[in-house]
Amino acid sequence: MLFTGLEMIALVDCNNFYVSCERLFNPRLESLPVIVLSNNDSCVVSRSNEAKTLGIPMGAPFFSIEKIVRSAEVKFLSSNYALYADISSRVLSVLADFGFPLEQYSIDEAFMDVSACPRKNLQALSVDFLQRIRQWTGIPVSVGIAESKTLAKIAGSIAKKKNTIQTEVFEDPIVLDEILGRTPCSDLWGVGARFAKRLSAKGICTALELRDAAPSVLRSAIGVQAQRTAMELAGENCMAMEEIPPPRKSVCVSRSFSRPVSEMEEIAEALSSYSSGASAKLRKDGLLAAEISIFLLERRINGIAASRSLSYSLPEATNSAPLLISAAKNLLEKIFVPGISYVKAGVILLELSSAKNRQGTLFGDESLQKTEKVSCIIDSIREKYGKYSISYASEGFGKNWEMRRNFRSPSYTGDWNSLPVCR
DNA sequence: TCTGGGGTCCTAGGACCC
DNA sequence: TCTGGGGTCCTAGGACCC
Repeated sequence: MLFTGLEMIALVDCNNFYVSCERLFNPRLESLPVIVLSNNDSCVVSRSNEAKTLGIPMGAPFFSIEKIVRSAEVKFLSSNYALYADISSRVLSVLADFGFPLEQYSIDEAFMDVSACPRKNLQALSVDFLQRIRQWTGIPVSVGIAESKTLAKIAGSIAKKKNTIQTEVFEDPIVLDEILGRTPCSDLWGVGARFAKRLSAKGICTALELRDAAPSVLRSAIGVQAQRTAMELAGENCMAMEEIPPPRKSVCVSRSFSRPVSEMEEIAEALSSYSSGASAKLRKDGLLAAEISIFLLERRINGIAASRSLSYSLPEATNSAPLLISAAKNLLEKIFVPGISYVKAGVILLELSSAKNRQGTLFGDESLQKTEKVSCIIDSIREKYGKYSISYASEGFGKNWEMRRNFRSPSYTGDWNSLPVCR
């Protein structure tokens, strides 16, 4: 057997990604406290370092930090996902150029298998990643390199705290033990608040204690996930690189309303709009759905939000917008209760299969294929003339339930009309 | 008063079968 | 009235991620 040596995994993580994207096209935001808000301008989803220093927590509802925002003149923006997705793909293509097996993990993070790089060159490689991305895209990143994804995540978070070049390569086992000894379990990738609590009940508080705990105890007391994390901490890679993303199993489009909604007609408009959007995702990925599910979320009472949902198995798998819209509306009529205020609704498409090898039914419906074609034509009109150039009537016209995005920056790179202008 | 959106995986328990 | 053991599949809910 050929001995290939230990694997080495790099994590490249964009710093304060959404804020960094905004700063690319609005340099006046540089060195100011800046935050980006989630949909409906509700929660903080990205913070500049200056905003972090002010003590603005990740995920904080906007109203809870309004005082700080006002007194420190924090700049706030609605999220502009079209822009972030575009910048993300640029960062990814720079990384792909390096030629290592690459897995995009999220919009702002990627793993790379850098085992092929000689150990002594890893430090220089990590600096190359960082500098080339900065130079070619303008986005600041931090880089962590270690023997597993979980360790690379820790290395990345250490890199991020550095003032100079933000890279960290785990090489020396003694140093690593020391680092794991001061890393609380709750900081680990894959360990949330609940698991951390259960671990601490077993006397396991640090990453070092988790790594050295008995596997059988971990498995029975917490679960397979904890055991896997412990192995990863020991340098054993048990989370395979996924260069080709596995086929998705569901498609979901859901939104909170700008205000509580209690009229069925308005919810029907929203669900039509979400169904249309979800079906467009299917077509983009060449998929069909055989099941549709809708859900409605009621307003919170004493912190608890009741929800109702219903699903329906379609007679034939499809990505036809009109058909999915009418299915969603039928479901709505069955679960809608008058007199209740709803704050959010959503459509989930399930039982997905490839459109290429579709399974026809004995009495296949020709009109189904026709409406699928119409949907494709509408996609291309939207592609050419913009997202709002054409809609289904059932989506409504006023759309005054639609979420707030009052502070959104222009699309910049996604639309010819909003390209920045030089003067 | 006001708390995002889109995913995946794991587990326990119930239904069902022979 | 007495009522096994072992297996699969499905589903809902929980937990996690960014």
